[in-house]
Amino acid sequence: MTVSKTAEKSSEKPAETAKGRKDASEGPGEALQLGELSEQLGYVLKRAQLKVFENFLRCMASLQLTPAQFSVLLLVEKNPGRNQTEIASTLGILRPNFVAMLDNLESRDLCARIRSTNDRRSHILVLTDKGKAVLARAKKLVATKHEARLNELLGPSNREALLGMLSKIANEF
Amino acid sequence: MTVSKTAEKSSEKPAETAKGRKDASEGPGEALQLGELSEQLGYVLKRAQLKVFENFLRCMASLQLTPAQFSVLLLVEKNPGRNQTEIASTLGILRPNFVAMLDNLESRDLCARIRSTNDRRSHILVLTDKGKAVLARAKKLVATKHEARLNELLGPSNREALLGMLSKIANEF
DNA sequence: CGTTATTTGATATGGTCCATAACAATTATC
DNA sequence: GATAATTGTTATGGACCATATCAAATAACG
Repeated sequence: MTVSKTAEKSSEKPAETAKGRKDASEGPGEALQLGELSEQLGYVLKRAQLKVFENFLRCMASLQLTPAQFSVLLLVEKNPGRNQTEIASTLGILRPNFVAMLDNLESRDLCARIRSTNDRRSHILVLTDKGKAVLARAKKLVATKHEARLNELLGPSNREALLGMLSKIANEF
Repeated sequence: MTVSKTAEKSSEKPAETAKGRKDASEGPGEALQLGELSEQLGYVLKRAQLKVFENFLRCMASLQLTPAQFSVLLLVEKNPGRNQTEIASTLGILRPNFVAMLDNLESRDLCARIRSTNDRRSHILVLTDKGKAVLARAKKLVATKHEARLNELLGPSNREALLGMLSKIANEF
């Protein structure tokens, strides 16, 4: 084909069943047809993920915690005494990229690196008292504002089903 | 608290119910407890999305199409005669970032920009013959390798339920 | 008509996230 | 004790995302 470089006065094809889409009568712009896109798992998944993260950030605005930072605090709380490599790798964060992240959390006095006496190469990660307090407040915000929103949108049983399917995909795809 | 800057010979706390996790007997490293993380919507959603994209790229390796590029081709095919702004915005892509993307697709002769005669500012987007052919092959690959994987993992009815819930989240969260 | 405002594609630029290579200090291996 | 491996770190580059700005074209409006 190679397509002629100039359109012939608007009519590549009368557009399916006519209606004269883009000639004279232009309403509010006319929404595009998503078509098969709305059935693509990756597409819908990505859009949902963006919306969820966006909502998460709004809920956490007062605490200034990103999803990634929240996950670090949760994991450190649940697994005290672990070093950077262990925490980072289970979160899928590469060690080099984890450094700046910890610098941030540590500068805000939310967690601390402690040089291990077993292996003086590694830094053991611990939540500070402030970190524990902030995490506790974060959990409440997430529960009451964020996850609650999901419940009222899908219902508890659907919510559970969704989480289950996503976990399955995350682990077995 | 402010945490003493050196750990006292490995024992921030005996770790829940003992078992002497990190002292002497170290097996394969001992997996960390995800805890509440595995119930966090955002966390599971993000991980699932990464896995799905990763799988998509593998399936499309022969055609060298990313999820974003595939979505552009799909949308242009379904909505011929639209300009860059329209295609980009419905995909959530900002106009400046869409330029390089189109440069790429156009350089590979998959789509073409046609200066509109109605409005000589805008470029109308069209798939080339090669673009249509590649998209057709891409659709088959996605259907047989990618989405099929999802079906055998969840079953058709669960797949439909998942897509529905994700769409709801993407649109109403 | 002409002047101003808006739109479209494009460039430049900066930020964030992700990935790789390399390094010093420390520990493990042999 | 010499060599290899590990830990945290730095440097760096790529991919993606966001904003400001621009020239060309069009729209709006006096």
